[in-house]
Amino acid sequence: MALDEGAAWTEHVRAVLARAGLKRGGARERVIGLLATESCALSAVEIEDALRAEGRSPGRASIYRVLDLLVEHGLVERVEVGDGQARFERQHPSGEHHHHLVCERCGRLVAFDDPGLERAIARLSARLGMRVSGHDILLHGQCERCA
Amino acid sequence: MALDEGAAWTEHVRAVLARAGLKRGGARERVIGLLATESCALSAVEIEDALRAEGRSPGRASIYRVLDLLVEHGLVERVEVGDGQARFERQHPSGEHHHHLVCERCGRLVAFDDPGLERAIARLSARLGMRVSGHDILLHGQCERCA
DNA sequence: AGTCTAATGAGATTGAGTCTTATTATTATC
DNA sequence: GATAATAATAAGACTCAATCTCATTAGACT
Repeated sequence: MALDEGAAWTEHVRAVLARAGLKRGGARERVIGLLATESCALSAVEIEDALRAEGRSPGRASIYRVLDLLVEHGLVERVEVGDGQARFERQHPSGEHHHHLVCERCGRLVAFDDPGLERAIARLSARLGMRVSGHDILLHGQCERCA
Repeated sequence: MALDEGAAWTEHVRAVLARAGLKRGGARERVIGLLATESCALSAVEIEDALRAEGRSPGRASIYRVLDLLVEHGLVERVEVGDGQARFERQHPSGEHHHHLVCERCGRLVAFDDPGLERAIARLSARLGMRVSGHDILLHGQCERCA
């Protein structure tokens, strides 16, 4: 269930940040709370709007600061779709990650994962002889609804 | 040689645009001429600066217009590294493409291609059952110089 | 040459994201 | 529970790539 996942994630986030010796704060709690309920990628602007709709939006700077912090600690993944704004999405504590397809028609983001792709990248890293620490993969195409 | 490649590409670009029934223009010629000499990805701002250094920079709007046009016709590839500005790079007429690794230290872009990766994506597309028309792959790591 | 239309230039405008600085809240310590 | 040290926040000015507008210029065809 999304609710349980969100709750588990929230707990994990609190634990990681506490372990890092950080204090708590209202803006952070609100951003974390929102990300916990939404499993799809939100942009900073969407986060600001959503929180303002609740009548309690933190300053813009705080939102970006919180998001940067969460990304640094591997708690949130930054997803760039090429539309000029970054989006942010909860990341599983397990470290397992997924990628996205952007629908060329409706713009929807569809998540997927693929062990074969991960293997191909691992082999590629070895072949290149460069230290590869991460990868972003974005597919373009049509989602089930639009196809 | 880069020079020959650039010349061949320029010729190809002219042919494609002429076939599309487009007129020629100074701004376009200058942007194409610059991209022909540079094989690595240039941002619009870098293009503007480079052309201004020659004392003949087109207006900013023209540069973006030309780049959009070239991307639409598959003559130039848009590369997004996540630093908030798009970069543009000649694309081979053959259609074969490559991907990039961004060095986390020096920011350099290193190009590579990998048939295994392409195969993995083809298999993935089939498995997903969605129409996949393209993909962007970006690796993060350290280039040979920095490693 | 004349006409139609694409191409261009200059600058205003947008909008995501960053920076600055004063203020507030949290945690540890006494 | 008061205090001190410092992290967190708010508000808004600011940056800068990218877009938009619209008047002007210049290709290509007759």
